[in-house]
Amino acid sequence: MAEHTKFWYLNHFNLFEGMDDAALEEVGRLSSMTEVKPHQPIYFPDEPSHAIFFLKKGHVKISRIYPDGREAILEVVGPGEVFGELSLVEDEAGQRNELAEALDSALICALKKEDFERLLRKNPELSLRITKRIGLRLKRFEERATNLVFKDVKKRIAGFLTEYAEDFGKMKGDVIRVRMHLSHHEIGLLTGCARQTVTTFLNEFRNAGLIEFSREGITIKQYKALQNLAR
Amino acid sequence: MAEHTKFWYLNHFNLFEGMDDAALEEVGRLSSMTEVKPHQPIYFPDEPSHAIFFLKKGHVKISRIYPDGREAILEVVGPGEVFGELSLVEDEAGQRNELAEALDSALICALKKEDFERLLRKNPELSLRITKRIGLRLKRFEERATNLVFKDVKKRIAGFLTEYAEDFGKMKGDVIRVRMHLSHHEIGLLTGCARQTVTTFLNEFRNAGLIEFSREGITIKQYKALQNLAR
DNA sequence: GTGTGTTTGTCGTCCGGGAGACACATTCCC
DNA sequence: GGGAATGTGTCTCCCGGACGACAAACACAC
Repeated sequence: MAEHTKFWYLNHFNLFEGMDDAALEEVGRLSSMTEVKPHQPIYFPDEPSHAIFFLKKGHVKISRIYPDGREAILEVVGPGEVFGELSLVEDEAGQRNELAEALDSALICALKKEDFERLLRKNPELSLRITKRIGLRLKRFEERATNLVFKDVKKRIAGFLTEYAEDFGKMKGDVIRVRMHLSHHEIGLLTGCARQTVTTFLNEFRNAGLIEFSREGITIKQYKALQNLAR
Repeated sequence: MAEHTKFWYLNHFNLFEGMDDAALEEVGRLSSMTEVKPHQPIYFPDEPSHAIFFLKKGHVKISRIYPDGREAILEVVGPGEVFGELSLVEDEAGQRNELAEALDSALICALKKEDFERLLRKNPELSLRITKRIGLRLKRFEERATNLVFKDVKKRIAGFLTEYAEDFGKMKGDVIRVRMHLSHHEIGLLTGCARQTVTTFLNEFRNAGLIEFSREGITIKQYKALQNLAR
């Protein structure tokens, strides 16, 4: 929880805050803004990765495609967040092995890898921020991996709901409302279970009075209770 | 594979190479060297994290302990690698939620978080290197998480063997020999399966002529074949 | 040596949840 | 509008692998 708010904070914190005007102007000059429609891919798995992206508006899902065609969703990125930063790590002709795709209408801002890297070298503060961001991401994935080992599907789905609400939801009185950009099938790809299982547990939660949902979104009625189910 | 050699390279590459003498001397002055005996913990889950570590010699396992006492091993760190870098990410009184424990006799070098952070600010090149390192780690965990979803236990164990050999093994003629610091139980904690299952599959691989093993270590006789089993 | 704890090998049992099948609801698009 | 594609709800069947039990092998102490 404290974890989360920090994550949220860091991610919504403007990465470039406190940089001097000249540098900021440089960022503006070097980056390009693009509008992306729902379901439109931003980059493909086999594409050489030479840019990192800032998401101004909308939501983007990052996933991996397996040789046999199966897909696993790594994460859903929301407004204010950076993605594709791993291009920094790839070698020259580095292939991403990830797919990024807009979930709704998104506004993204791309910055060439070399330009960004140059910026980092000149600006230690920015560099440190990026490092912390990637570190936070790493922590999340360590968590993901251990959850897959320790928790059964019910706990994982409950956990997904609370996290998603925390990241993208809005408090409305004493409930949290979240627009849901993912189908049950996709929630399965994200939590590591079958589509039918997602449906079943969501209905179980609904019947227990914990949540309410339609195709548009989910309302979390008993956040605490759901959170407890997730451990 | 290309992935791995790069990882290996980056990790054995001296982090401080190319830094000027004054800075290097500072690192030497600020860091403290400690000898750690087998099974001795280096840090505990609830300990506030204010240092990062460089492993000069030996092997260290990093794991998470769950409230109910179960353990999941996140990774095994070998000589030349950095660990605990996530202390950079924690907030002031940040608790690690990880446990680090020496697997054999290890020599570690600790650097206070604040000192290291100061070093990073002064040294963009070092900063970039740390970022790449954490990024590489992140990639590994994305891989881990997706593997847990996609692959069955047999594939995961085969994958563990090839990775472990790649990281810590030595070529001896046409086979690879690795000292094994982990019991079957621990391999289970690392690959997300029960101890008995590890035993069973290791024996299956042995019977198939792919590997040979004793308590001391494992000999990979058919690396390629094992690698194929892992996909 | 002999006892004590730990690791390994091999059973048999049982269950979470994957996957197919199919009806129904919804949204998209001509 | 109507037809197609896509998403949801529910059952049933079945398998991978967890887990307990127990014996054998080994490690370490005294």
